[in-house]
Amino acid sequence: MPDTHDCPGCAAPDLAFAAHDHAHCSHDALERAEALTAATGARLTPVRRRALEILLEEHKALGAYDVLARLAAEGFGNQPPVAYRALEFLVEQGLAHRIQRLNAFTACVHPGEDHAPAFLICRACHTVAEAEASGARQSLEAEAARAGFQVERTTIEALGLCPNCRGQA
Amino acid sequence: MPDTHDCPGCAAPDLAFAAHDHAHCSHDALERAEALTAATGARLTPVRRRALEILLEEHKALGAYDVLARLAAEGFGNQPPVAYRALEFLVEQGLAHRIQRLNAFTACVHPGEDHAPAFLICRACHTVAEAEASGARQSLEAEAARAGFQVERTTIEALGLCPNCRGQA
DNA sequence: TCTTGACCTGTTATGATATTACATACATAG
DNA sequence: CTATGTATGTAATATCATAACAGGTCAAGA
Ligand SMILES: [Zn+2]
Ligand SMILES: [Zn+2]
Ligand SMILES: [Zn+2]
Ligand SMILES: [Zn+2]
Repeated sequence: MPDTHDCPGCAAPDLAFAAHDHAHCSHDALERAEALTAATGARLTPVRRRALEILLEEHKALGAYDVLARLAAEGFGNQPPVAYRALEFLVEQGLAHRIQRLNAFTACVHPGEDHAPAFLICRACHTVAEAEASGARQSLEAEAARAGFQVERTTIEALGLCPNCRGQA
Repeated sequence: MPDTHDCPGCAAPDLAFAAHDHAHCSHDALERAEALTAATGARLTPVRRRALEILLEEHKALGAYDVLARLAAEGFGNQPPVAYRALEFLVEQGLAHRIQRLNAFTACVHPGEDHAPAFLICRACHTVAEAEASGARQSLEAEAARAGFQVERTTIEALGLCPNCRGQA
């Protein structure tokens, strides 16, 4: 691993909406994915790796069938399970997230960091930013606890306008 | 409106998981729905009203096709748009909510109260409770604001075990 | 070496969720 | 009563997701 990961591009918060070196951003995420899977013994096979690369191309969410079309065009299988299985693997490994509101998937920008993600979805440019939801998650858990409810998984998403698209309205 | 709405059954928080007079609970919600729609001029037609009654039967989320089957059995149309349109109306009027995680709909238990709902979804008994999400929502908006993102709609849902089902595990 | 078993990939088929487009009915304002 | 907007009904289609099974790869263990 040549990159010791101490570069300015990675430090910026809320990367997705800000101008940033996305080539670095995505390359870095891929490298971390390789390191992580190597460490846990999970197998980042060619389809899975390629699916992740596709998700990493942009800070958007892609539907399973979008990913499938891309994979099929590159010689992988062209039936839905091919995409769903690769995406399921990525989600399980914490390398991608499912965006419930869009029935779609987006690459994780903090792989391996054990974070509570919230997603900010721009309804104009469809950019999806991964924000920190630990505060919201704590509030939600506190409220759930009052009802005796034990939280296992949370979905925290916001739909609205990103800073770039706000300016144009 | 005979009911002046000052009864113990309604005051309890987190109704869905607690034992409560659900006949009252649902009857009350329906009455409020009528008052609200009358006040705004929205038309709570027979299909729409019936769809709401169906959602109110239990504190669960029903898929559009479940609602459709019920409606069709009672003489309403049996094509998907019949259900989707009625549900869309209810959601627009704040009489029902969509549960993104389940691709399903649940009746609002606080119609007309302008609240920020979070949903607690039991993975065992499939009960869906509507909790207060104002804290979580504020955290989320604060985080979004740091990124310059303007929140318009939020999805805040938790999947886990309700107090009743926890006891049995 | 051969076999076994775990896992991955691929395919067919089907199921589940949701929308578009168009036709008909029905209210109410003019 | 007639025009207009709104609501309902239907057919057709689009989109999202899974079940079930077949074949391939690879490494552990007989
Ligand atoms: Zn980037
Ligand atoms: Zn935008
Ligand atoms: Zn109730
Ligand atoms: Zn339960």
